[in-house]
Amino acid sequence: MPRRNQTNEKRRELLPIVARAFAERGYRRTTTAELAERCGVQENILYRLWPDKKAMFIAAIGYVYDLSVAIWSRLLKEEEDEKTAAERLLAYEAEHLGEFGHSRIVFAGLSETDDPDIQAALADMYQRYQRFVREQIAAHQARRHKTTTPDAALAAWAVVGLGTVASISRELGLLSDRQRRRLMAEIGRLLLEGSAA
Amino acid sequence: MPRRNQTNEKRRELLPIVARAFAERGYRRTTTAELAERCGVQENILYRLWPDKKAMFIAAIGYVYDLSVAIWSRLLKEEEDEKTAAERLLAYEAEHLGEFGHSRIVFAGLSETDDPDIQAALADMYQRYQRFVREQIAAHQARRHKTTTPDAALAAWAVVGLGTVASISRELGLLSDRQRRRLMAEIGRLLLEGSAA
DNA sequence: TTCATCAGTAAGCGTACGCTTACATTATGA
DNA sequence: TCATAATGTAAGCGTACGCTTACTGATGAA
Repeated sequence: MPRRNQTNEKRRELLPIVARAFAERGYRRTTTAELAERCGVQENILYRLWPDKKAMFIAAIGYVYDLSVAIWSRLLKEEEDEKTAAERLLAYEAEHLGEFGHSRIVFAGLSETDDPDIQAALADMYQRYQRFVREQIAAHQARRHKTTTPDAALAAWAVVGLGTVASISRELGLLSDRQRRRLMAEIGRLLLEGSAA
Repeated sequence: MPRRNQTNEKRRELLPIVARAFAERGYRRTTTAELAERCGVQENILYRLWPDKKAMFIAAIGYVYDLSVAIWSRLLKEEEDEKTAAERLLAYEAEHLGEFGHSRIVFAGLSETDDPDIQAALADMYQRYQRFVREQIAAHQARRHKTTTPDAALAAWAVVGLGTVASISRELGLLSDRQRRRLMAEIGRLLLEGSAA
């Protein structure tokens, strides 16, 4: 009998490397040759793990989402009574925003949205992302029960937008780290509470 | 003597077509052959107008910015005493957001930010964009002089982020037109006023 | 040991792309 | 008119890319 199939293990091993390559160079400029070289394998090995380059990219989208959720979930488990989960999330993102290159992969994908598979993968990611944020905001508002807070769903989209513009500003060097943190903190608070600081 | 040089006129004539192509297909996937075909000329004619494909793209970035500013400026000149300029701007964007594909060009560019020329062009565009919005917000706040409004510079970045996420949601079909308008209206108001509706 | 299957290497195929070259035609001011 | 530079057409050059093929060596249950 033959040896046992290790395709899944290999996929898990190489996916972070693949994702980082796409994050650094975008979708089109990342060549399959470069992916193979970074992974330390020949190209056809990648093609045994995924049917084509597009599938590698879609897998990378899933990976960065899973990575974010894993980090956030760990963060939310650390009980801290002073701050709500939403506040801790915002504070964390203000500090570590875009550390992996999450948004670079998203931007790369957003240039390929006429491909239905890529569009679907991105849409799915955004839905989950927003839902996660919305739940934290709703929980925060319930705990603080202010009189007039923004609709949690809308506020969640706005927080996603806030993170996006913060990523862009980091990418383009538009704001200093300090200003970016202030942006996340003050506007984040406004979106959570429904009133300025 | 030779005929007179019409390079500038030709550039102005073709630039909207070039920009639309980049908006629809992204930077990498737009081939110079396709650009030429859409423009109804041969490729080398484009290369007489711009040194290379990258220059065509950077020109397209400038074009979509100029176009937005032209539209907004016209909008702001129409005097309307009920609403401030900032409110009209938000209302307009809620309705016509991304009509030309402004954000698609930006996303395409954001996948190419390791090229210093493209990065500089995008950074310049964002700076001007944010400054424009900030001025409108500051004017709005001065007119309404509420007690606690968000810092205009931060609010302007947040509005940029709000527009970005609204564009993304439109691109990916995440929100209905109605929901998207509500997002722009309610969160926009929150960012301007510093308090929920 | 056998042998079917998996893992890895090396090379290359077909195509598409950015950009250039070579050349013909046209318009214009001296 | 006519020299001259602008404008237009057609073809192709070199390279890079996505993906495949052909092959060799390793693995491990029967």
